[in-house]
Amino acid sequence: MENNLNKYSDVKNCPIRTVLDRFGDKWSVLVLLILGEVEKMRFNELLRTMGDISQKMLTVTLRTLEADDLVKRTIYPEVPPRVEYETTERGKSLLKHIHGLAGWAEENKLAILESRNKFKG
Amino acid sequence: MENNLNKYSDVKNCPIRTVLDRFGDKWSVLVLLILGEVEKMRFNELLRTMGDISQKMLTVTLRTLEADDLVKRTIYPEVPPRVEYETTERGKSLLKHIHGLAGWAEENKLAILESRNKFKG
DNA sequence: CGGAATCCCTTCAGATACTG
DNA sequence: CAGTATCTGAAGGGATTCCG
Repeated sequence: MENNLNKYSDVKNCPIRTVLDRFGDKWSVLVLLILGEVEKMRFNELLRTMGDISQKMLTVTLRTLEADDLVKRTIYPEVPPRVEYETTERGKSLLKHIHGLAGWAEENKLAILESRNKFKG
Repeated sequence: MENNLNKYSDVKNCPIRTVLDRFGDKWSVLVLLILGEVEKMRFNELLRTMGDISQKMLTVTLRTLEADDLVKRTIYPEVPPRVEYETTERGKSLLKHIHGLAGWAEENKLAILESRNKFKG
């Protein structure tokens, strides 16, 4: 029983610390969810869809997702330039689990906000 | 189709921003996973199991999880004091989805680290 | 034992200005 | 259009000390 816990104690190899921590930033999950609902989307479309993300953070977020091969970036050498983003197969496989989480978040949102308000610890 | 995206554009009501962002910190998911594998665990046990978390951050993390009613805290008025933590029903329902994510992270860890290394953007 | 309080450093993230 | 570069404030998180 204690053995199951070892993977979380092994700091250097823990999958949560090495993989999931990357999506624990402010924007990655949101970008993945949005790209999961469209075929492709351009940079400024994403910017407008999210509303409250800065240009810089969208760039950083997309580059990180691209590095992990969760999002694919395609540059069309036109004038003006056009760049489109879409999810990769790996990204789609991750999205299945994220949708589970997102659904849970929606279902439990009100109850959680209520608990949060009541809690005066 | 564009309608599906509205919930992500509605900054104030977006379930990702209001609920999931709380678990996007460095430790919450890990604490939940560990508590999900035992019945109860004491403060210092958690500290030792995780290995690289500070006392302060474990306290902060547990309080946040408690406020959202994902973890229950029980104080036994003994000397020396004993405090035990366990997952609530709501915490268990969240854990089902987190296990999906954790499994994905384990399965894809090596491939992702490889992608990350190859990426020189 | 299980914290709380303080200090301090690092990282995150926004604003602004500039570019191919 | 889709970025990059730089600056700066805010937040996250660690180390240390003290307490019931």
